[in-house]
Amino acid sequence: MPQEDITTVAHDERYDAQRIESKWFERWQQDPELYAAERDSTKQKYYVLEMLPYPSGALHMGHVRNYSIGDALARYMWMNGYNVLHPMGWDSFGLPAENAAIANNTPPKDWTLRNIANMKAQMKRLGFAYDWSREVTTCLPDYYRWNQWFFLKLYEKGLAYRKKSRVNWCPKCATVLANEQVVGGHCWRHEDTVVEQRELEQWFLRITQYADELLRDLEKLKEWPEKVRTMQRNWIGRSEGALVDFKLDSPSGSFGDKIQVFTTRIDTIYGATSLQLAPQHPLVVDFAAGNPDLRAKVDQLISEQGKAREVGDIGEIEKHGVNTGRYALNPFNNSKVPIWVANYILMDYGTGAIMSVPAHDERDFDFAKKYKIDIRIVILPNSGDPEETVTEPPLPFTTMDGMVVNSGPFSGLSCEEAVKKMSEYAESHGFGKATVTFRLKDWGISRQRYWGTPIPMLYCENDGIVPVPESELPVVLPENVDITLSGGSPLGRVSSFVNTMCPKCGGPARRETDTMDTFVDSSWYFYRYTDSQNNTAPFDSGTIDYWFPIDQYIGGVEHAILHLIYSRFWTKFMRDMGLVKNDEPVERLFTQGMIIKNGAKMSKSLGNVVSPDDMVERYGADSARMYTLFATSPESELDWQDAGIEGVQRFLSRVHRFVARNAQNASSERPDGGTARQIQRKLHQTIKRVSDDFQGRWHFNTSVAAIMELVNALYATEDKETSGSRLPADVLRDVQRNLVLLLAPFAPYLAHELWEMLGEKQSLLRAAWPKYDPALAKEDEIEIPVQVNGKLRGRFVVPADAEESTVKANALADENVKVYIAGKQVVKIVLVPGKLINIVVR
RNA sequence: GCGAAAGUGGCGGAAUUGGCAGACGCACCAGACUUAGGAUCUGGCGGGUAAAACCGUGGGGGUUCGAGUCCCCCCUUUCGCACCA
Repeated sequence: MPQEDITTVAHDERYDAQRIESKWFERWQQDPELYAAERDSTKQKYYVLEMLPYPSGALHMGHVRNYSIGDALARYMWMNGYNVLHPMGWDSFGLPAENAAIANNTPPKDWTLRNIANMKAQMKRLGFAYDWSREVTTCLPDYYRWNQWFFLKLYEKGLAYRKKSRVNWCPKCATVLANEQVVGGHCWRHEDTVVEQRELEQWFLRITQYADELLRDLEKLKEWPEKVRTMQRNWIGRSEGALVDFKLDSPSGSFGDKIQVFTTRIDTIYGATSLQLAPQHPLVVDFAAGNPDLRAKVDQLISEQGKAREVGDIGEIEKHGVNTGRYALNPFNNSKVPIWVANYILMDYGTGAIMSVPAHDERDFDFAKKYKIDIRIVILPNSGDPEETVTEPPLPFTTMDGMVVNSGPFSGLSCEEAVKKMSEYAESHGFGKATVTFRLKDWGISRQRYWGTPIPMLYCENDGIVPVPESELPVVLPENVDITLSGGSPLGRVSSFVNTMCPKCGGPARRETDTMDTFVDSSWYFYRYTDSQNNTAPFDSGTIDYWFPIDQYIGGVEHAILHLIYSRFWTKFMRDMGLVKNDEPVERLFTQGMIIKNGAKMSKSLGNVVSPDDMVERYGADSARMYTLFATSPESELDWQDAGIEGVQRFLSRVHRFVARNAQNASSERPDGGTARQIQRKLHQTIKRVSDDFQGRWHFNTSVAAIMELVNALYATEDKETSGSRLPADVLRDVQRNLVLLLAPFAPYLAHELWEMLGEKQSLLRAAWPKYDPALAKEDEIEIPVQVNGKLRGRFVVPADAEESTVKANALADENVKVYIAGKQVVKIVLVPGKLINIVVR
């Protein structure tokens, strides 16, 4: 039957992604080494890392995009002869496993390991070349025992401590959240849930000890996105100022006789006409103790603050306050100022108390106007001319570029001088000092949850808090635990876990039942990859010296603060322990854009979720991967369009067809030298464009576009009758080979298939990246456009190596022109390749 | 409100240093091959015109022989921060 003939012929040329991909998938399964190029520590190293996923059940397109970038880079670096480390793992502790456990009555461990198995299979199917021998799974004891080990070291160094404090509590998660996990007053996981404040005993890590260095070293991270550095800078929130004590008019019971305020503008202190306290301030609690009316008003302020957090994005709430009827003394001039409580004062910044200077602070100004509090001007604009001195500046006048007035002995100083002198004065008189405060708070890591690393601490009646001895690690998370989302940590109900013996006195002791924040796991996992089987240490320090810092880290910008600040802290702490030498974990950071569809985030409720499995099944892994790189540049948001991935698939099938058609019939019927030269030029221009993108801008969309142009040019060499290329055999062979190499980082399955089809014997993974030859890329002739008075009037076509020419362009014949270059009249024109010649008529 | 990034055809996006705006792809149109085409190949495709001219990179100014690109003002969008004293 003729139909059979057609299909037989078509079979070779038709791009059957499923057939090709399953063939190579099977081969790679059988030889895992094919996933990872040979390791050779004499070569220069390159550590490319993608953020490890939470095993939620299945990959989403964001993962595919992230890993497609990393995998392309890893393959490119391999082909360029580097010793590449490209690992993958699982951030596998966390609340969703507990929720799933409750919903499906499955132990969190089973659920998690099943998800890992599924997602790992998806990754393999997508053809990502990870070195699976280094896989890290954070929920397994051989990993989390080192969390515990680090915790003990932190505790030894005084960097882990326990204190009772007001903490953020998410009622949905039924656990504490770190400050970093509260977004606009809401839980980072539950955008609709308002975070509550609770008093709890918690374990904290003293990240603030590194606040200064974390800030300072941001300067070193030149290869990080500026956006991320700014976010971290703001988050750390360093501000220089002074602490000043105001004496209370009468000592207040438990609180003492003075109140400390923090200010960045001590130079304005003579203008302080009230003190403002946060509603939660202990002195307010004191004042309100015998004053139910005040208590009620203060409670009202607290609730207003809560609402402000709830509203979140609406902005500042209206300022309210209440006068306590008490007074304090300004230590500089002994003036008596009323003490107020105000809803715009935050307890968790500075001292929770401020001096209010209405004339020179916008917020204080608003407040003072509302409550008719005195406004006292102590700074004037610094005109430099005493005659022109303004005595009534527009209020509030907040600039630092001014002169201090009405301020006793400090009058006449510039603001800057006054800040310095007044701080010194306060310090020498014992009522204040210059200081630095940070917005960054210590990292609360206790979680009242089951599925996390047990905190290796014990509570003994005799010895108090006792660390679990190192030799007894890991403290293994018990299985078969009854999980509920209320009533405290599920571990607290496992008596065989809780009850133990004190290693100091041998008496009964209780284990800590809280587990660690999962951000602990991800703070150092990338070190573990270098030595993932080590069971005597978290890793070998010598191996770290070779691999670190990470050359390229790739992930979502949503981790700009949390994960990336904790990781930096962890590295600095390990450095101070002598475990690592690097100050920073990551040399270059890349944050890829989100994937959206129809203008919205993909979500089940919107029904616009694109599933990687579905895409692989319909178009193949190569098409799915390549589309995520081609649709837009990696840092931009990507609006998913199925028509776009179809286009990529069409392109891959064009590549396949061209190579399949021309792989065998190497002897061309009509060799054509000129076409060959053009194709070689195009090839080498393409090699340059793709290589440049890898080394610089990472605009893989333009890399792919360049390869498409090359393929279009190859199609133009085909004979219309026979569909065979008219290129000479050697050129055809060379260009096909290089085309496959260029394709390898983006579409590895097809590249392997075609590589084999071309009869190449060496593994594609070990093949060298095409070498760019500028001589071959160079144009023989160049066009130089000529412009007259800003209008394009003609062009010269000259040999590429020409240096001089004369004006002959026909378009210019009838112009009565003088010729200028760079503003000078010239007779002869010097040609600069790529530059336009300008002719000005004067 | 503060800070940052961005604004280019019907759409996603190119234009790395100021030098032919719209590469590449999608969609669309036409042709070829076909019993057929949701396959493939070839061509077209910013507006405008019979063809030119001319007009076009959010708006308005400016610098320059020349501006999507540099400078100033404004508008819009997105992101981050948001009473941090």
